[in-house]
Amino acid sequence: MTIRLMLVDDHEVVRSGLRMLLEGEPDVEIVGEFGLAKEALDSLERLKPDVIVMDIGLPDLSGIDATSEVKRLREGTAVVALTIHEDEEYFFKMLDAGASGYVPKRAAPEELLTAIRTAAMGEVYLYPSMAKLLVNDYLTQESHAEMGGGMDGLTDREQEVLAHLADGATNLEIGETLGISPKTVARHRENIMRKLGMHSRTELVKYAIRKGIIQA
Amino acid sequence: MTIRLMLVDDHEVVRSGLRMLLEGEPDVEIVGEFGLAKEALDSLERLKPDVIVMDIGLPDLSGIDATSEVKRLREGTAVVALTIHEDEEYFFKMLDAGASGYVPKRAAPEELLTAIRTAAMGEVYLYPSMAKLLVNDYLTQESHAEMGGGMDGLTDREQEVLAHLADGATNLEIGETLGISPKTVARHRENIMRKLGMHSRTELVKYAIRKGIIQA
DNA sequence: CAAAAAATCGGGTAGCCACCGGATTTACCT
DNA sequence: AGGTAAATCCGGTGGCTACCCGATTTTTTG
Repeated sequence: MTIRLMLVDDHEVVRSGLRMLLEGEPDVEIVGEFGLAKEALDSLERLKPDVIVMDIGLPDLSGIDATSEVKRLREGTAVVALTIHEDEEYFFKMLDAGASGYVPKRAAPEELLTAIRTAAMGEVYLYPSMAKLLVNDYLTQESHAEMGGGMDGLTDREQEVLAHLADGATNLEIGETLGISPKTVARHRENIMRKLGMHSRTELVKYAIRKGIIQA
Repeated sequence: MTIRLMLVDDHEVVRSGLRMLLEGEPDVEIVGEFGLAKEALDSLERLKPDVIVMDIGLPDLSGIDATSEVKRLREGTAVVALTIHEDEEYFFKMLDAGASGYVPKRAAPEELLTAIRTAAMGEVYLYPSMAKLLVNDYLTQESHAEMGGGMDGLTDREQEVLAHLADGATNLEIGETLGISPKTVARHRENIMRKLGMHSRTELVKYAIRKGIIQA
């Protein structure tokens, strides 16, 4: 199965370079080339690309916004960012937009090929310097840190109640969801608070987030 | 500059395979091979490796704990995980331990070489399926989402009230702290909730955490 | 099996919350 | 000077919270 590829970059030089690079590959077929994001988006349905190599600095629409649009219009289409930018900001924004790969233009041509093939398989290719940024972000985030384990003796039911509680539900709503009386929910909450030494919903929310029970 | 490499894997077959693979590379020098984590750790100071290729399933100490030890003893030493495990758990634990690379044993030999060279440069190499896990984690985390700047039009005073509010203080307590009437605090809270489209303290707490106003 | 823990339900109370109304002072911008 | 926005204060209401008491049934555990 050949990979249907679309190129989006406003520099003719870059596009022709990519064409040269990719034409020798039997598993890659270039189905379209565009210098403007809008033209590319308009041709999405017609060309049905598997992978799009996307520049970030485009004249009409940023590659970031264009990527968001691509993922909205054709979720299955993978986007690989090919750009001169190597700073956190653009990288994370492209990830948020849904990119499956991020390759600086200074990278070796083979890296881009790898990224394209990886993206086509539904995986993610990150250039090492970018991978480092993401790992650093992960480590500073550390909401993972030693969570899970000690739940300070909360029972299964209490944890369940706590999750809804911290999510913002009232006793009544939780009771309806779990099929129990709101009075029982209140009872569980009292036990939870006593066990954890807390005295308000606010504290419970923060506890639940720390423990990874709910997401902020 | 050649890369000083240490191999830690309890399978002799794996080690000899790696030796064969790496001996042809002029920029890589194998300075030590070990089947036990403790032996490797004991030789750290003596061999001063730049990069360690580390298995996870070791007889004496897990590769995860061993990696933590390596980073504690010689921070500059990069660790590349080479393992059969491709599940989230081990991957994230290795990242937490300080690994600079993660390569499944099923990967092509060149991938390991790339990972070693990448790690030696202080960057991070992640195998595509692993990169995907990390990106997914990043996206579900999304505490990054447009935070910082836009406070959705909250005034200084409102942000101040919000901070105490989300910290668990009652209207009365906040009023005393700020030297204003509890009724005024309630008023500010109402305005905050209206502006943010929220309806409970619980939601405010989560908002405040997302925005970095308070710490979970 | 018996004891302990968990899960369930109920009643009651004081106080706070969420939301409504209106109002004043200050400050800033045009 | 006039308007707009922020910050302050006040009164009231219904609902929910946080905490107290006690009780039954089911499950777990020794």
